[in-house]
Amino acid sequence: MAKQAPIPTDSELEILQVLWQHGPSTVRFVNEDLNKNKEVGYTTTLKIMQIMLEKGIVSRDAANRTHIYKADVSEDAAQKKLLDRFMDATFRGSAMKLVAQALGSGRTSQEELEKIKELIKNLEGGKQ
Amino acid sequence: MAKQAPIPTDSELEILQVLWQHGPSTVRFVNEDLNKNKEVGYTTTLKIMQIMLEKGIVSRDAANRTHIYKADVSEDAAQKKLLDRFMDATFRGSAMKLVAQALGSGRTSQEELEKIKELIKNLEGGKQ
DNA sequence: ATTTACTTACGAATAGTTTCGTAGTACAAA
DNA sequence: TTTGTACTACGAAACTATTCGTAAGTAAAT
Repeated sequence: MAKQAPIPTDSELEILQVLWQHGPSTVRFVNEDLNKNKEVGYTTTLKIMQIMLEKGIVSRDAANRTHIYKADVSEDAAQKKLLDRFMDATFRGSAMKLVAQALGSGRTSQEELEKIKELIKNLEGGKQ
Repeated sequence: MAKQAPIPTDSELEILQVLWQHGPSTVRFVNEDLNKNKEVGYTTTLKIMQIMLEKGIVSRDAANRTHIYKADVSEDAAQKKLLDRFMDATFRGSAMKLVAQALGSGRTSQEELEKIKELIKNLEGGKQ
């Protein structure tokens, strides 16, 4: 049985976001995308992606000189893992409190609230 | 103007949870509470609480030999900060996606869903 | 008074993450 | 061919967080 991919660190998560958003990418591309937000050296990005490869978080196509990396964990699965850990550590496991804070910060639009209501309706439907 | 309390690390957050739940406490008490979940040495807990003191995350009453520590940041404020950072890093800032994952994990009870519906109703009321 | 237990303070070891410099190689341009 | 550019590999430094051992002081118990 294959070893379970570990939870990504902060830098690793930033890289995963790029791969999730844009699909399989070169180190160059990932690095340039990261640099839109903050300055990161090319070899820094490369190194972290190599570490992620060792950890089994990404895989790569090394057929050509310029390797193509892709995420080996799905966005949803990774987010769920991270969320569980975060919810336990920060909200002692209470989804209710977390949601309340998330919605209560005033940053949620009317439209988003509608979608969430829809979501709840579906959840309830599934249970009954 | 007083310097802003920094975001707590994981170990610091565990200690804050104890202080938030039980109010001002001794190192001994905090350490024993932590030990319900995992083994931590007494001086480890002490050290981290001393660091938190330096950082301004907690303050203490040192009138007696056994000091009493208390959280200097409110639970809500700290949770909000942590949540904002987490939401940005993990869900690219989308409250919607975060809430969907939180509710969709199947761990949310019918009762909690009701409370959340109530919460949304209040939010909508406030906006209109 | 001496011993025992408990407390704080603090230095240092350890471990993990992040960063980057340097070297070596491949490829393309001149 | 020579030069310049881009890429990978890798070691090591820098930083941060965590852990704990040890010393020193205080207070209570014998």
